[in-house]
Amino acid sequence: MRMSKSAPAQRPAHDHRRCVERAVAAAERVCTARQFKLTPIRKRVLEIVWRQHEPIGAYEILAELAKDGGKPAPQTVYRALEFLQQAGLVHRLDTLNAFLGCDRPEDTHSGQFLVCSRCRRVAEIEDSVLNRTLRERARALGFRLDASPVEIKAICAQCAIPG
Amino acid sequence: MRMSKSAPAQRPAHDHRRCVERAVAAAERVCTARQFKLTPIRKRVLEIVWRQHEPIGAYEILAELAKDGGKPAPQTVYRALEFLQQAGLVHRLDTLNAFLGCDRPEDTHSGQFLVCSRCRRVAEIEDSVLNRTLRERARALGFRLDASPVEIKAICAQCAIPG
DNA sequence: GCTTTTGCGCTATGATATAACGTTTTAGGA
DNA sequence: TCCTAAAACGTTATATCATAGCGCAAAAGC
Repeated sequence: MRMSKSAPAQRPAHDHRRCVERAVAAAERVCTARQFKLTPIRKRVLEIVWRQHEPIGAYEILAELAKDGGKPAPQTVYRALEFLQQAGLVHRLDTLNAFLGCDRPEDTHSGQFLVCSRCRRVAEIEDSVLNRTLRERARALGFRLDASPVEIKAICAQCAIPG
Repeated sequence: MRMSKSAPAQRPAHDHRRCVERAVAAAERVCTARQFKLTPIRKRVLEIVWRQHEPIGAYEILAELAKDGGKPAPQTVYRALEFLQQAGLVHRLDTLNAFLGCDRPEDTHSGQFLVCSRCRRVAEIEDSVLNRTLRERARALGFRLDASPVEIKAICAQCAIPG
């Protein structure tokens, strides 16, 4: 029986300065409106998440934070991430044990993400019908959806190419 | 800002001897048919997973295995689980870092599971339309679904009751 | 200004998962 | 049957991800 393992992803870096700016601005709006406190650390973590603009692990964030000079502990990152999640500013992807900035923090949507099992690439499905169907099916079983994204493991086009 | 934490689940134990028997029989059929080797350890792990008949963590399985007398290492469990997953006999739920026996190992379906964020209760959605929709949406973005279950975080009826 | 809550630094530890290597078992061909 | 290669497994060590618990400081509410 064949038991192949997956390979890690490697993609070219990319300057997401604009994304960071936009995300931080949105975060400030959201936090002001809802009286959440976007402290310097939280803002910094959000920036790091968006600068990456790909799923990023807590300890990667920690490493980035450390470059600022301090000696932050995991707690620092996890606390900031907990806040950001609850404020709807970042999503946690359980599949990858990683975090991703939320595009539209203003509306409480629960997106669907395709996650490549091989390279960890992520794509978001934007489909209101799918969303509604999920909500209805959940409802029929007595469940109420929350804002967590639905993760769908799949193989992406690049990885599907034999090799 | 309110930041509430989730509470663990607690449900009455339940004798799943029948489920175990059925699951093991199915596993033996599948493995015979596809020439997979259902070794004693693998079978034992499958039994433990089914005896629980709820998502069970790798280290819980390890503890159960240890009761048999040996001193198994995590590897033992993870290797067995890897086999069982690839054989389609158990699912891994990333949301819970836990494993669950697959009801219908004979057909390669990718089920959808509702997972309660509060109590970890799990319910399976059986919906071919949903399944097809997911597959199509994935396809449109160049992704091909694999056999991994889709996990949908939600709040179950019991946990939704205020209190 | 006092109290309560919230945020955060810090140390430690828990929980989950894998690497690496050697030995044993199994399957299948010479 | 014996040999060989692959697969399964034991064992030790370590990597990775996440939380507990405590004390201090800053901020919010009275």
